[in-house]
Amino acid sequence: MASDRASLPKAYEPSEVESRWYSFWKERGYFAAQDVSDKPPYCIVIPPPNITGSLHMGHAVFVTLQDILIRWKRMSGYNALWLPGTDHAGIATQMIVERELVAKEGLSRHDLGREKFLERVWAWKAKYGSRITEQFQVLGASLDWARERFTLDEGLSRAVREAFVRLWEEGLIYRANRLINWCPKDRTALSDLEVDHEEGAQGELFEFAYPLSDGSGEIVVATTRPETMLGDTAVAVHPDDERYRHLIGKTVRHPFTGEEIPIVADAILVDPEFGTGAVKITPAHDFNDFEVGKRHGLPMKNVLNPDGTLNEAAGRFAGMDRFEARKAVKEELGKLGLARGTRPHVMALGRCQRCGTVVEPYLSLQWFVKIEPLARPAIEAVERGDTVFIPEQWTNTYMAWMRDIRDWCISRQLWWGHRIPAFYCPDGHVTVTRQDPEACATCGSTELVQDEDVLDTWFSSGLWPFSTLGWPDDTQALRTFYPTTVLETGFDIIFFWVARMMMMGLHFMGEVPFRTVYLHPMVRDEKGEKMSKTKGNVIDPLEVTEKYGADALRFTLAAMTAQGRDIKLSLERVAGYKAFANKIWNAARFALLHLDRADMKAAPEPAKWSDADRWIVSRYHRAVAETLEALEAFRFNEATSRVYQFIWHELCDWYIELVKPRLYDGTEEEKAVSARVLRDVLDGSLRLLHPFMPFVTEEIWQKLPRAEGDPDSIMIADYPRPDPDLVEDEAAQRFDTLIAWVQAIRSLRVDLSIPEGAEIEVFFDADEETTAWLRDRVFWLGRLAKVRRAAPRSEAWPERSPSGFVKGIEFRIALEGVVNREELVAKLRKEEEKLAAELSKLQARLSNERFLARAPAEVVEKDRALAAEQEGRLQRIRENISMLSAEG
RNA sequence: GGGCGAUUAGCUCAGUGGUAGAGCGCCGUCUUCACACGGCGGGGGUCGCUGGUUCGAGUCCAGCAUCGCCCA
Repeated sequence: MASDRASLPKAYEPSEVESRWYSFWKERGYFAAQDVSDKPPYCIVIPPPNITGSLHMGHAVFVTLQDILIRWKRMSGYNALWLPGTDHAGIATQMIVERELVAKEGLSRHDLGREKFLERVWAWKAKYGSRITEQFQVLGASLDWARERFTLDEGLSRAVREAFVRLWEEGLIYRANRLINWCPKDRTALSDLEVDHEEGAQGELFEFAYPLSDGSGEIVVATTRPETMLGDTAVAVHPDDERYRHLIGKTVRHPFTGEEIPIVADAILVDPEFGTGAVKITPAHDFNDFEVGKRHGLPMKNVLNPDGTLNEAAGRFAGMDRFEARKAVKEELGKLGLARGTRPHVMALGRCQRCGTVVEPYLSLQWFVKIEPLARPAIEAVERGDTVFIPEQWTNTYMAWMRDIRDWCISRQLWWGHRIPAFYCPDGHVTVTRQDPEACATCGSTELVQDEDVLDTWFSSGLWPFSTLGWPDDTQALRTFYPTTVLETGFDIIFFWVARMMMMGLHFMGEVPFRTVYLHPMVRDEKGEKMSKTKGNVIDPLEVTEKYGADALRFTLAAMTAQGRDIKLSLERVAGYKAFANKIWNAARFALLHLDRADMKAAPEPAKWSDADRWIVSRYHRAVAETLEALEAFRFNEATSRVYQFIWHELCDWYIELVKPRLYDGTEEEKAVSARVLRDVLDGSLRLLHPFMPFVTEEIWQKLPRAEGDPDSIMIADYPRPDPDLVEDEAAQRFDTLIAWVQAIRSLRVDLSIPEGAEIEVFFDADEETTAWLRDRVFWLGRLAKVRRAAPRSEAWPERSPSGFVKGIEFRIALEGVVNREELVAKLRKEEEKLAAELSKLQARLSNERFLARAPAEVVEKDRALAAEQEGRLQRIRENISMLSAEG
């Protein structure tokens, strides 16, 4: 009822409204996609957040962008599936539960044992694992919750096992003793990607001498890790280095073990310019040295324990932590008179991505995926354009990495994760099967032990786009939604995740996992710095939501998502978009005062529309067309700015003012027609805005009079479609001229210091047709610019009043008020100067024969017309200046 | 060392070879009954630098400077 509508609160309160609608949508099943449908499929799988996570701005960005796409497509008639889920996050989760265990019960995971510990992790997951998905709901995420998956649930575990077994059977998974990155704190292997390289770390280069075994001298080497000399099995020099050539083939004596170590020549590793030109070789603890060791058949001497202490091979240093040992080795070498000094050295330091511990290259038996056969099809698919990256420059990043990819270490020495389905008999035979085997496949032994390790979390994430849809079963969901339509994620996980899904998807499904990869920018604080807890510059999305509303946060993030740049989030922007929500709220409040007059049974004939009605309908269709164009191209910032511009500056600033006279003073029929147009445009605006601001649009939409066949929620209503004929409507374009007149008159009024309320007379130097048209619209000019009389120059022409111009037509205002002539003259002089400069540029161009000859005719014509107009204006401005400067 | 990106108004940023734009902030003015989370009007830019291509360059090309990211 109208009285209810009229009593809407004056200011929009997001917190009160937003809490209501999510459950309304969810309970009514509006988020659900259909496995079988006549509608075309549209599918996005969510980048599964870690169960340990809580909502941060990075999540807020992807939730916002993906929800915009999904809501838009759902409203546009697609069978839109947005599939939710979470990731078990091996190391992160295990660390959290371990830490809690120590803090609360003083127990380590080893005290509990594997089985009991895993029970604790599952209990933790049950308690906290859904926190983040609940937080997504605050943002309005229209995820199909019935399909929610978890990387360690039964179905996905089966998918992981199937994938592992198949790759093993195809010879693409193997087990080998190799140097890998090892985190001594987490005591697990890491993939190359899980190591962060700290640039410019301050270290020191320590030099020491190896005495030659024959006592004929010494050779000095340099190292940043002196403790590794305990594992040295050679010294390398460059074969062409005159200083050392005579030593090649000789041996040095290890000062602590007494072992004889060869001096080898290696042109690949050794740079004679660096350090002393002689390099100690530790094949078991350095990636480069490992290669040297292979080239020269050197022994691999491991001197480390998994926890980073030195093992018995280190002799008297055994049991020391690696950093203690570093000091001790230096001291001992000093005592032996072999130390040759230290100097500062800047180096890159590898740190564990999870815990920040300095990683060690460590020789151990691990599982690997042979990656080249998987990478090749993934490269070719992108070359063919089966999958497209947006923004496209990420294609290069992807390609560069894929072409230089190395085998992937997939085993982790953790408990929380998918256990490697490999079983060993006492003879060391390996059996890899889909079901736990009864007996060894090689010797039939029944004494089988399963591999202790689990798989890299990213192994299961790599299967995500199809494992979540039911693979390895041939499900209807898989047939309908694979390949998925869009993958939307952050560029920081192109390698970790996107590349691996490409490889796994192509390998197991024979088809790319997604058609488009849209990579969003990183969110930073307003100074452009990365948000981090230690810096204390983190902006919590939930706090922002509470204060400004989820709609405002979403709109801000979308508006700042421009291609190729970071998002610098500023709360001022969020406040600005909260004001926008308030603006449309108040436009609706106004509309609802009148909408009970709208005839909802039949839409009025366009012939009955007023000029203003026609104008706003045209502008609306243009806004729809341009918003759609932006969305199609993933230009979220353009889409938001187009919607914002239409609603605020066209609908609110102009149309609502234009429609008031009719709604207040029109005939009954006029009221009915314009009320209906207002309703329809508001309804369309809300639908256009809905994917960006789901809550406020639903709240308002529910209060609008319904049209025939409207559904129960805006989120399942039809998305607006543009009508090209209305976009180019001629009558609407003429109305633009009226708006230009209003603006010009208002501006001149201010220049002339005419008091706000004073009514004025305006005279036009226009042809008859234009004059007649303007006279017919004196009503509008009166309403919007306080014009009492609009008349042609022939009736009156105020001689001592300056001119204004609209589309080359001059007009003057009869001067009544007090005018500050000096100010006006100064202003006019400035304008004269600007105009003269522009004109002379134009004239120079127009007198350039090459311009006339080579530029397109329409450009030349446009410039000519412009020059003519500017000449006229300039002349009049000059007249005005002299007139105002004259006595009088 | 290799690669990618950025440099446009006070701030944050759009900009698709043809007269430089937005939001915020700033200045002036107005509480008339949708909205002061507001209306109306306004000021503000040698588009990082130097060359080149072009009738025409913020836009394309080369070099330089500064900042950032990725890889080694």
